[in-house]
Amino acid sequence: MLKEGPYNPQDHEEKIYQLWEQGGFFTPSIDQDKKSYSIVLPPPNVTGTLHIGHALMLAIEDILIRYHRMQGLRTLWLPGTDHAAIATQSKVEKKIYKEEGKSRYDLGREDFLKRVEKFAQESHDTIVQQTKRMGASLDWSREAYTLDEARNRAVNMAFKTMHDDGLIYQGDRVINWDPKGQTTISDDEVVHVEREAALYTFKYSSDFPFAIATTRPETKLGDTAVAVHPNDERYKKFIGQEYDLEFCKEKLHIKIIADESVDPEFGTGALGVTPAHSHIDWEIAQRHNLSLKQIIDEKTRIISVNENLQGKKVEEARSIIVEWLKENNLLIKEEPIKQNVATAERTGALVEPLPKKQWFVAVNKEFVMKESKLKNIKTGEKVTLKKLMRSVVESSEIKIMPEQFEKIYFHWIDNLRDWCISRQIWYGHRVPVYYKDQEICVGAEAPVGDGWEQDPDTLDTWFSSGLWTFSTLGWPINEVRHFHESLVDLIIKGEKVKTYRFDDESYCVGQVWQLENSQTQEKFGYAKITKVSQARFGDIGYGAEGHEKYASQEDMYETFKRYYPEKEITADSLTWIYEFEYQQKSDLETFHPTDVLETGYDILFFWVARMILMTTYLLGDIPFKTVYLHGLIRDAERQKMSKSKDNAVDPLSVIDEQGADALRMAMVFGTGQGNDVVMTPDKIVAQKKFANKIWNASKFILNNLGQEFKPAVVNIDLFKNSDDKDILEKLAATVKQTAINLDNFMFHEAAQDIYQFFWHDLCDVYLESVKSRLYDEEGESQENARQVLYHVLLNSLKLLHPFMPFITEVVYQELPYKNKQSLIIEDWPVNV
RNA sequence: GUGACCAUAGCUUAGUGGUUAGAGCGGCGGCCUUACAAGCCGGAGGUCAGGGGUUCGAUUCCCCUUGGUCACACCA
Repeated sequence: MLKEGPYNPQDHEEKIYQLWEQGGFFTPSIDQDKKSYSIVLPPPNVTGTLHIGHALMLAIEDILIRYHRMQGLRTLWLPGTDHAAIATQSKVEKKIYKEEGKSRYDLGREDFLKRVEKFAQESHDTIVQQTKRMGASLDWSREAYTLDEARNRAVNMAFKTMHDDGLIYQGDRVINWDPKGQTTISDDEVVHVEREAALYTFKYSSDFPFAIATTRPETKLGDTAVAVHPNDERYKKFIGQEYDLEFCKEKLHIKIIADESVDPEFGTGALGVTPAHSHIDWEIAQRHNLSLKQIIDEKTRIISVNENLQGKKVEEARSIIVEWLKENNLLIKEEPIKQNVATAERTGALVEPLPKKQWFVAVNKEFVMKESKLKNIKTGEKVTLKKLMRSVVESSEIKIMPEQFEKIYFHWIDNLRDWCISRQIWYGHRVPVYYKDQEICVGAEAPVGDGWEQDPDTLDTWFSSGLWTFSTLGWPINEVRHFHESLVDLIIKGEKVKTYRFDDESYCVGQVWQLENSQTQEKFGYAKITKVSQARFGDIGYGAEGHEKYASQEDMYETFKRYYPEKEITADSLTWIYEFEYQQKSDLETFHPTDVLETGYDILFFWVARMILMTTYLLGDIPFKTVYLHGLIRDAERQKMSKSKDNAVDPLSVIDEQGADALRMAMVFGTGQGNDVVMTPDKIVAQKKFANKIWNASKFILNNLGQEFKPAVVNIDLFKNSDDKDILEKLAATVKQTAINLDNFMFHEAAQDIYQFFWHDLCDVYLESVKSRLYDEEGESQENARQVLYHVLLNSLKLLHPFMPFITEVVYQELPYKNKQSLIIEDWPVNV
């Protein structure tokens, strides 16, 4: 019986989620005959809590997942979280500084990382709880983290493979330096901000023939040339000349060069070239073989022989130099100018271009494609990463929606430069490179022998995110022989890498082994590590409870000491026991390529493009078939919702007050494909009312079915009454249209159709017209009305379930005859 | 600078080469009718930004103008 009174989501949502979880409905069946459907969740950053944007993502993806699950596909929605390297680190740095006044250097690498990990773990737990509140039907048994052991193996394998192919190289170049974060950042992490600046026109010295213009006089200490346009009549006669002069006590050697990139119209038409502190100047310097002189350090302090300048911050140095120019009558003009300055996306600091040795991914370098499943790329063909990225979208192997983003994607690829992947931060995947004297070794594990030191840098967070669709599905898969013996050879790509013993702690959850019969050499399946949960000391068995993912060695050791204080043991005497799950096909084979990648358009380049790069290169395959990009959430004034603007709607408080169903429905209702989503309180209230409508109508129908009601097959031809016929026709049309809309990502259309059908066609018209037959009549007319009501209600619940999973499930559980244990696994209606 | 997108009711918007352009919220009038006042019934409200073109027919396709949003590139 449905309770009297209005629908109260809080009475039901938690229980219903438990019902689904305990039923195991989120984990796809192992029925190999069924087609699969998979989505990997864009992993939220472990920087705190879920925001409204995540809620939108969860709503859309859960709609897709529930729809396809009800269609009977092997449906996997794989959850995870992102370590978000620089974002998480800087968050924790700020917190520690605020609370304890300490920097990460005060704590040291190891202690600091422990603090970050603790914070990340807490964020993770919060995020998982919040995700569940949204009703997200994610397969938690496959949960992953971008920085866990399994993902680390994938990262190292990817790095090594790319390095072996010459696609990852160490380069000495001018990079984007974030002085606040004290790290390099990639071009994509640079945000240009417009601001007022002063353009100074001046001469280096009185014996230099002409003036140059700059907004940054302090960098002129590092000038090694002056560039002019080759056709500029004013300067033609100076080209090729060299000058030795003194600028602010700094000795400069300036060569006059001609370069096409100089705009004769700007400033004086002469550009002071500072190769060490400007990307463009660095490129000019490369073309003209100019020397490089670094005059700014990592703390943005000046390096100079001039004592007045040495160690000064750049801004201070600038005013000192401007003063000096004035005093020496060298300053010709100072004018205000609008300038776009580069800032770091995460920290907001002004980016300082600096020369540095870093690791790069070469996007224009040719290599031989090893194994291609791609349409327009053949195995053995010479390609570049750029070409791969372009090819799969051009061939429509990957479809980007809305379509306009394909153009934006191509535009980005065309302007793409080599990707700087090393970072000087501590939280992240350590660059898998080891140094010893002059030797360098690239590999997943430290080379044998003493004295090797690992590169202190970590990798760009997007490097690991780029592997997400397949690193979560067990890649790389290890081949293994003699699996039943305790010694196993690990063979990767036909090469014996290592012999493992079962007590080797290198195993981790998620690792997949290919199984082979040692006699027949027949490959018969896969074993996936599902648990590293037990340890044994010598002959004493010990099972740890509650360590579902990992049991750390320290945990085991501590617990053991508590239980067996009399034993003399060390942490090293632990034996690890692993649990495996047997699979005929690996997850990778079953679920990859994934079907849809759904995310915000703001990370098209950061993430989507990188996933395409990594997957086409490493697997020779696409990561997903369709990219569906959703918009930003805006408030009633169309302002972007963000914490800093303080206009953000907290999804959790909405769920508390109005229910998850109302929130989900409000996000898709009235929002065109890929458009920004306007969230206003009244929109959510409207959907809360709709949930209540469903509640009341269901109550009415269920209360009027009568004691002996048994659902019969409902066929429209069996009904003579025009009301019956009419509602059944409308239902059939809605069923048909909903499938079309959902197949085409038209969530708003689908939602509105069902809303219209349920509220206005069913409740306002049919329910009202049928009342007299239910109350006053008997026999066929009444029975028909009951059959139609039940039929329409059941199918409406099914149609509504992807959008409003909780209330529909609550009602379904009250139906007198259930086809399935739960609505979540009901058959999607076809031809009703 | 290069490019993309948008403009529909008071607000938020959906949709379409073809009858009368839909919806939610708001507003107006009337209803406590045994599922629901978080409801029901009934009105009102639109030159589909402006102009031109293609067409038998344009809100829809093309061009221009205006206004807005965004991406990329940048001036040293």
